[in-house]
Amino acid sequence: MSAVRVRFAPSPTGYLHVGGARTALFNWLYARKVGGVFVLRIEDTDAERSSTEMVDGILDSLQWLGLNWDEGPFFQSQRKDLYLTAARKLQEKGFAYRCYCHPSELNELRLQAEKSGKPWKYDGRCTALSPQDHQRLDAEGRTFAVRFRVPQEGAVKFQDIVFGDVEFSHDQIEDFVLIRSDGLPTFHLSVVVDDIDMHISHVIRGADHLSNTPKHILLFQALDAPMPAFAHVPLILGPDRSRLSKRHGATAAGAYREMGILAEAMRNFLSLLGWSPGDNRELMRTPELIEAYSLEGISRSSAVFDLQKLEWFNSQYMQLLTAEELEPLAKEKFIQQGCWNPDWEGESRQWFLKTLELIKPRMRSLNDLTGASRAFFADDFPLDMAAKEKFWKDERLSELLSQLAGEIDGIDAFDATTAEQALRTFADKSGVKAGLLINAARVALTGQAVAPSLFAVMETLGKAKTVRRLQAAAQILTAPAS
RNA sequence: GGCGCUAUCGUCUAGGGGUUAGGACGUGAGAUUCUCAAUCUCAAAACCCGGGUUCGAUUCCCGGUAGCGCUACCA
Repeated sequence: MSAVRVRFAPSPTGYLHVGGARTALFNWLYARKVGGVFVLRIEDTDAERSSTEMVDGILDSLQWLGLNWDEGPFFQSQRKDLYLTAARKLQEKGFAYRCYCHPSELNELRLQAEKSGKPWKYDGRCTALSPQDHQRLDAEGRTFAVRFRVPQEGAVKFQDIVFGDVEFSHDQIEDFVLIRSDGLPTFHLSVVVDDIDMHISHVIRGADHLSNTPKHILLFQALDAPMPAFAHVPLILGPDRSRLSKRHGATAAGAYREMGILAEAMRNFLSLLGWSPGDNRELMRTPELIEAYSLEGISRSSAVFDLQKLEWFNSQYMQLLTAEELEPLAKEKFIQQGCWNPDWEGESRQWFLKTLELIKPRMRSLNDLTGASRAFFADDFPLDMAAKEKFWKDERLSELLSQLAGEIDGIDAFDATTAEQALRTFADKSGVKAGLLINAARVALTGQAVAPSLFAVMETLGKAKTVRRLQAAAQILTAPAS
């Protein structure tokens, strides 16, 4: 049995951020690589800012990304007793003490210190309070927080799997709060208690927690628990190298789903943000990613989120997936856009799959289905102005397209081959280049300048639609410019 | 301010005491012709600065600078 147990522990104070998604992915990849267990834990100890809607959103995004968890989700809000018990134990053993200072007065002190440029740290003024003092203050109705007693001398040293040897002097760490005066545990206590309780072997989390790690280590020691290994993952930045935020664009993992990004492309792209297999491989499908994954390959410097590269990965995956693999994703997208036709999974399924196959090479995202490729699935498709400008310039086109429609209509065994024959023969007869007709017809049939081979388009659309759209285009061209 | 971490093409990165410093995205040019946002080819593009160590640093050490993180009774 493998002893590796990792966890992803988001706090439901917002949607799943791409940084969080990447952290979840790294945990998941590692668990899958070594046959470990991936635990999901919701850190909702901040009751004020947490909500069940956010929990649902996070779970949904995780599921979309395919990052299935083996245990959980566990909710810290339901495990309060565990933390309280630990805090009591810590106090009994002298590792923690009651602090009756009021947050606002402490805040005042801190502000003052900041103003005078002095470093601020809680001075441990309540350390020396006796049980008698406690009784007296309790009688006065004062509330207290529980603080951890950080040793005066020495330092915390640990070895981070990605950052190597790290050392923090004790005097840099203040006596941090374990239990707030409202009786609720803080993040520091609950993470450590849970990581112990859930037998977490590797803590893989964002590098923003590197500076918190010494506090956690102190707690592990005080609680007499085995120490997990730590691997801190560098942060993801926006294009201006500041922490990725809304002003850089979409930060919610779910937003990429909306954009038509495939989950597997997202996984591949995210995996390479702060990790490398050590060779030149980049395009790696998920099984290969798992196979190649290692904590040692994580880099130490933060990475800029590059949307263009994500889009490139996505276009690659669009090609990699078969029409059958695409089918359910396409259905979801069509339904979402309100233009799903149930026939496509019934009598027209073969046509649907074939058409998917046809348009796939030019698709960069699932959204192209209802965007650039809309004309394949609906009759109300927009006419791209640039396409019109480019290929509908020739004055003869109105007449030519109308005649071409007639030629096409006259074909008995209509398919790509016979359509091509008809068009080329007609071009010769009319003394125009086939390209002129082909390009103009493409715009007529799809509304786009870019589309698959015209004759394949004709075949997929069928004779009737082809003729109808050719005639409609001729009409538009005849009508005075509007 | 204090503490910590980081620093290779615009971006993601490989590499490492002696290399033409490799790959990918993006960019530019060409090929292809039935369009290209497909495909192929080619090109431009990087070791933050200053000291040391060394025969030799981009690589090791120190300092600087910059960026980021932490510095809460947020997580």
